[in-house]
Amino acid sequence: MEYHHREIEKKWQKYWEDNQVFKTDIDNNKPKYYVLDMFPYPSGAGLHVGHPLGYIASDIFSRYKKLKGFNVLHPMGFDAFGLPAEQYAIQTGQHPEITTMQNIKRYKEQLAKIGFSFDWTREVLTCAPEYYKWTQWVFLKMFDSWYNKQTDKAEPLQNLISIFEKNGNHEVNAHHGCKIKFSAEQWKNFNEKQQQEILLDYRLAYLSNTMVNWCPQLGTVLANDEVKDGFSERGGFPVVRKEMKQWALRITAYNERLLNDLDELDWSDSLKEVQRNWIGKSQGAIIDFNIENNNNILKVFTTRPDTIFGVGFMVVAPEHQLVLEITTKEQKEKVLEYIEFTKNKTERERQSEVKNISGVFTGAYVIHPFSGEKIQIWISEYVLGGYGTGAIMAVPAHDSRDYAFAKHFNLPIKEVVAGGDISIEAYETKEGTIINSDFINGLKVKDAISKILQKVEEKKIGFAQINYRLRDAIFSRQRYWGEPFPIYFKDEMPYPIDLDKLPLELPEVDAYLPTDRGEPPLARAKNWKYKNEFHFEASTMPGFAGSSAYYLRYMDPKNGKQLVSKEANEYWKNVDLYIGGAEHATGHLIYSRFWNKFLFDYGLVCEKEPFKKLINQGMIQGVSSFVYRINNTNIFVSKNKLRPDMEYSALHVDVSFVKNNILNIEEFKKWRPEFTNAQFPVEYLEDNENYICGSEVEKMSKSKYNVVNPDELIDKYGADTFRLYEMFLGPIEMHKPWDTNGIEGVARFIRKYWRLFHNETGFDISDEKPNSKELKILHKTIKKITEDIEKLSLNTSVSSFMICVNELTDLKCNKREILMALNTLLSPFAPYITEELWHKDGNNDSITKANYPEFNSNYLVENTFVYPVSFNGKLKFKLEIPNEMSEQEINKILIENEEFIKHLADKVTKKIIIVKGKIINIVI
RNA sequence: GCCCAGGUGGUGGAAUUGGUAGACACGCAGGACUUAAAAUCCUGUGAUUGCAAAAUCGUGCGGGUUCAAGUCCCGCCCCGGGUACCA
Repeated sequence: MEYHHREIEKKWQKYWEDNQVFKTDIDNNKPKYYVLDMFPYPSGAGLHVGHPLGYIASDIFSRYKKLKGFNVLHPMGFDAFGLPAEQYAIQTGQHPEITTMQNIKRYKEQLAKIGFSFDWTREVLTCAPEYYKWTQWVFLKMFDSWYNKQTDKAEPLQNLISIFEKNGNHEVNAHHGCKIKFSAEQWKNFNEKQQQEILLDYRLAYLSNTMVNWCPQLGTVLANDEVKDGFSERGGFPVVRKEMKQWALRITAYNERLLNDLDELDWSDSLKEVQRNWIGKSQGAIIDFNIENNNNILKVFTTRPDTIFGVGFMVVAPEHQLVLEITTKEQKEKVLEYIEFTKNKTERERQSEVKNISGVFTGAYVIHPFSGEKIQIWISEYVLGGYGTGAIMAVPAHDSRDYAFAKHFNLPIKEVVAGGDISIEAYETKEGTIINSDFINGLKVKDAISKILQKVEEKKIGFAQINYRLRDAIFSRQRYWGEPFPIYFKDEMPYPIDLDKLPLELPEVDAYLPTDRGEPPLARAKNWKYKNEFHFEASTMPGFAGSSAYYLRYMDPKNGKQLVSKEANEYWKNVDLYIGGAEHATGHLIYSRFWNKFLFDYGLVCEKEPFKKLINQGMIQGVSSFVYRINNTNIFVSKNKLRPDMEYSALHVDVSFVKNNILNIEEFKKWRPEFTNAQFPVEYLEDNENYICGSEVEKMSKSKYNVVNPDELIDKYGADTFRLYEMFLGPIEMHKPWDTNGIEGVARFIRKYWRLFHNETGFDISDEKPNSKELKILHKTIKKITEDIEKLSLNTSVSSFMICVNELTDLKCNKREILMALNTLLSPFAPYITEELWHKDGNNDSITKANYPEFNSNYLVENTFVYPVSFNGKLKFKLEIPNEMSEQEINKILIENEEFIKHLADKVTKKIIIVKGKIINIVI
């Protein structure tokens, strides 16, 4: 009897929906478990085979936990604001909401087929006003907060104002950007605007001047992504760096907590490492250098104060505020030219320029604080204005970038730490003895650092300083399709709108473009004013705004009064298992942690971290196919007939009509009008008259025609096969190219599984007691599957199921006790076929309500072990030995063994290594 | 450039974390069943040499540690992701 996936899958989809099988509520009698997938962005291309990889894994885990007796929260929703929909809106004039909703509908249809156990009653969309109300609400909360370093948490701004009124800001220990000191008296005498300006320097959501990629022709700010080599990707217009007032979130107030709390997370070490590097804590010192013939002081940040006697020159960022002032007349022209040269480069470009070393001498000098030497001041792109003090003391002997710079410009290289060979390269290691360094000679690096720190503090020319690479998060986007800021302006100062006016809805505009004056699209909105008087902020929030706290909203998605109720939050707490791409390592994952900590400070959430355990899924890449067309003709040449003298171009061809690299020529001709008359001369085909395409592994994308859509596969093979195959492809964390070829093997497994439960006429399983062989197969499988699921090694579980079914088929086992246990075990992986068999066996409820089969180790006990016997590490034969035997007994059996004597021949044993239960190795 | 991952048969991958390299599949070849096809089943399949028994080589490349290395250490090459406004 055949397995017909089409009817069976449709039937159970309907059953699950009609009976709300996946609906979840708070249940205090059961332990909770929260499984979350990273928020998908509903792209216009629909779901491709790469998307469900993580969802299938998390679904298997959710269903497994449910069988184990947990109350599992497994929601899904959409990160629905974003650039692609807006781009499409700009091109077509269609409101981005329309396309977004269409895309979401398509995604949901595709997801439904795969058989996920999502509780759709909890769905959230970031673009829905009832959702973004809470995004705006958190923003206002940040706007109304400051960071008190004393209590080490965010507090209401009102506390700070009370302190100002009492004592001014002299004793406030805050994370802030305020440059002035004032007394209580002065505070009271400031006018409202002055007070607001000061408060802005303390708020956790504040306005700041930042550099952006400005494209004058498009009248808008561009993402780095949209800029290619200094020109806009769209239109190819020049892009310049420009300073602009932008909202920012004071995430840097949390850098120490973001760093420390990583320790307790169950994330991969590499991911934690990425976050640590991103936060970039470095211990160092700020040291002042006097500038010759100038009253200014050049402050540098260095992590190696011990090398101060090795300073060869100073390097200042081209945008450093002192540059123009200190530059001498003779050098002015060159310096200005260089500033112009670096002005429009991105930071990334500037840092990557390692082969093309560039820089200019300013003509100015500093005086070395200890030796009194004159030292040249240079400017170079490799020093960034935004990090440290924007200036460094270059120690070429002990820093590779300084070394390369010194070599290039013939600047002095002075060794001050012994241990390397500075004629070849910089010696960066922090081990060695200090030399050529006056009063620190002979000290170890560590001691030299503290000695110098002590000296500079004595001389009042410096102090120890901890620096972080992490910067405050820029929170404005000059776009339409995002959350509006609940902010209006009065007298040029930002004010929050009243809380009862939330959400501030996105207004209609006549075009999704900036205004002629270069304001963001929202400035086009007609009559859009607060209290008919004050204009609103025209920027919108960035992508990460809506995705920073969505995991909380799933706990209580319909709550109109709170982001999340205390009851819901205290039950669901935080995410137990989070699955998503590693590309979010420094964006979303750090912002969410920050938002969560902010809410935690106010007691609005009960856990200080949002995601306890995290698994990064790898990307499924596409395999693109190419055809080769001789230039200026419509003649195509098969891959192996290409000759070096031919002038041809490789064109992407849709992978749907290429199989095993062989092109279906007829379908290709029908594909696009320009190929209708495509010619395939026999001499340019392979000898068997096939056309062979070239192939390459690339990112799966519409433009490369390499997108494999799950719908067709599910229609042909069924969702269970599709789910198993995605898991069977390999470890979830690894990147791999998609290849549909192997799916047959999994489809065969499903058919074979079905046959275990059926004879030619129908369902047929017996109540006969299983024998020890069958029990052993079952329990070996339960053990392996359980261990594999726990460590999310789902590819190996699929193999184990295959082995189990192969073995049971060989034994012709159709016993209920074995098969129905196996069926429950398989149900998280293949929910449809197992649900069908579960009901055929007479159960009336869903298999999701079944109990997970219990493992009994007694069935696996073995009395003997088969030892691999190797000579010098090379396997020669095997030897079965009872478990209870001692090493001496094993040794005795071994040396009397025929095979052993044969392999040893005339050689002498030097040593026999016996590792019990593992291996025997004979050294000869 | 910097940070993080990865590299094992023709292909996807496995290997209890230092202990039998290639499990499980795909593909391919041969065979059975069938009028035929599909489906199913059986056999073989890392490379080289050999009739065979077997031997040698073999986990990106070059070294090292060890009785034993895909796994640990040092150096290099290649590919992927991130690099702060794609999501």
